[in-house]
Amino acid sequence: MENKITKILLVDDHTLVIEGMKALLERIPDIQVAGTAGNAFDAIALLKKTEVDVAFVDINLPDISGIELCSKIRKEFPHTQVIALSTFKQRSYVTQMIGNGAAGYLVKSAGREEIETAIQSVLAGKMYFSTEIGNAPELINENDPPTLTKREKEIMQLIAEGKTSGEIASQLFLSTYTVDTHRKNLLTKFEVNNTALLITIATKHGIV
Amino acid sequence: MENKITKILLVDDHTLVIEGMKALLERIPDIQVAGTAGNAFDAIALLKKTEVDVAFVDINLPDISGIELCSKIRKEFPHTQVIALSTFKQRSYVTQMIGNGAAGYLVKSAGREEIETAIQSVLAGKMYFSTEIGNAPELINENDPPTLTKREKEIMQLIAEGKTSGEIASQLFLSTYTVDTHRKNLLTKFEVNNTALLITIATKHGIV
DNA sequence: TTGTATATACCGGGAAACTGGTATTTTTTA
DNA sequence: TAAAAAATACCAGTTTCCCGGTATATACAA
Repeated sequence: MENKITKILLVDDHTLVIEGMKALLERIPDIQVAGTAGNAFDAIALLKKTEVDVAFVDINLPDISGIELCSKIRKEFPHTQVIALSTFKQRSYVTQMIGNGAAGYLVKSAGREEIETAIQSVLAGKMYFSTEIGNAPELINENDPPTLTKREKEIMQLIAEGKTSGEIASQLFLSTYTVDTHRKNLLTKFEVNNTALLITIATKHGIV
Repeated sequence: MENKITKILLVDDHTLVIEGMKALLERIPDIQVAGTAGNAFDAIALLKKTEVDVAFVDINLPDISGIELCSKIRKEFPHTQVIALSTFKQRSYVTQMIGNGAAGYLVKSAGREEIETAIQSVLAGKMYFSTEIGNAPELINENDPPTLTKREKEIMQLIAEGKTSGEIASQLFLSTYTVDTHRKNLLTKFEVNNTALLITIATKHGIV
């Protein structure tokens, strides 16, 4: 194998995590942190300038979700492998990230050896996932989060903010009936029968 | 001032954060990481063995909360200064930590300079708090994530799973009235007026 | 251009949740 | 041990949500 230097991009809104990762990675030979970003927008900008081999992407980012960023990276910069970073151990996240082209998934409670193994794995074309995943008792359905329309996302957001159908209707200049229809469709799409579970699932998938 | 070495204890359940902090701190002169712990129990055990000058304590720990740990440390090891670590920027946390004897509060999005400043401040007998606190545009209410009782947590969990009051009552061998009372108290504690917002906040705080 | 998806709107009945009370027992803590 | 906190239970009135329908206009894609 060539002795090429592996370029890393770190995307996380917590500087501490960035700095920590950086300090850790710099100890590993043939690894270079090519850039860091605190949000998805900066990350994309950096990728346009620099060629990156592996991007560590936090799932919770301030602008768009890490899941969406992952999908964007895979489409626009297919050379770059993505490893998801998260504090959570939920399977649903993992499946979502795989669906969006991630090559690996690391929980933040992972040790340094794991990080090395992860990088080596994805560079070798293999997928890597934290061993810890799966032991956590998963409450909710393992299913794919359904694709929502613009309006549905909008209404979902307002429901999550505690607005009633009437309030949402006024805010969006709609009939309460229309809002209710959208709610009905949301419940159907998520295969649930009340708002509580709807929001639980939506938040776990980062929709709201 | 003497050239004494400052001994640090790191308490966080995320190994990544621990390793990161360690790597960062070791670059600073006269600083030594005397120990690390993934939970409050181990932290106390370590403190009994080693004398520690500054303890960085994550607010979210697996066994007891960092806030409680902080209070314990201040009582049992008054020499040790505590700096709270958190991902959240809520003021309520800060006030709680002060009330429990913390000398500083750092958000994890703090940079390395801030960490240095924080350590120097608390060693000099001053308090240090992240400047970022409070400015963050937080979507939903900035308020306290209230402390819940065992039963309340239990019921919150079941609500999040989409169970109705009646279903929860059967499952826990309670009267529906009782469950409704708990729901009422949950809504009051979180200062919201429907389940939707209740769950949004609870999930964002990792309660469910 | 002819479906398919999206967004809009309406109706009625029933279920669940929310509001504002009161009140007793048990457990925990000062 | 006395006071505070937590858990239990009840009631009635109101609002909101949920369910099963139907229906129309528009936009986008095969």
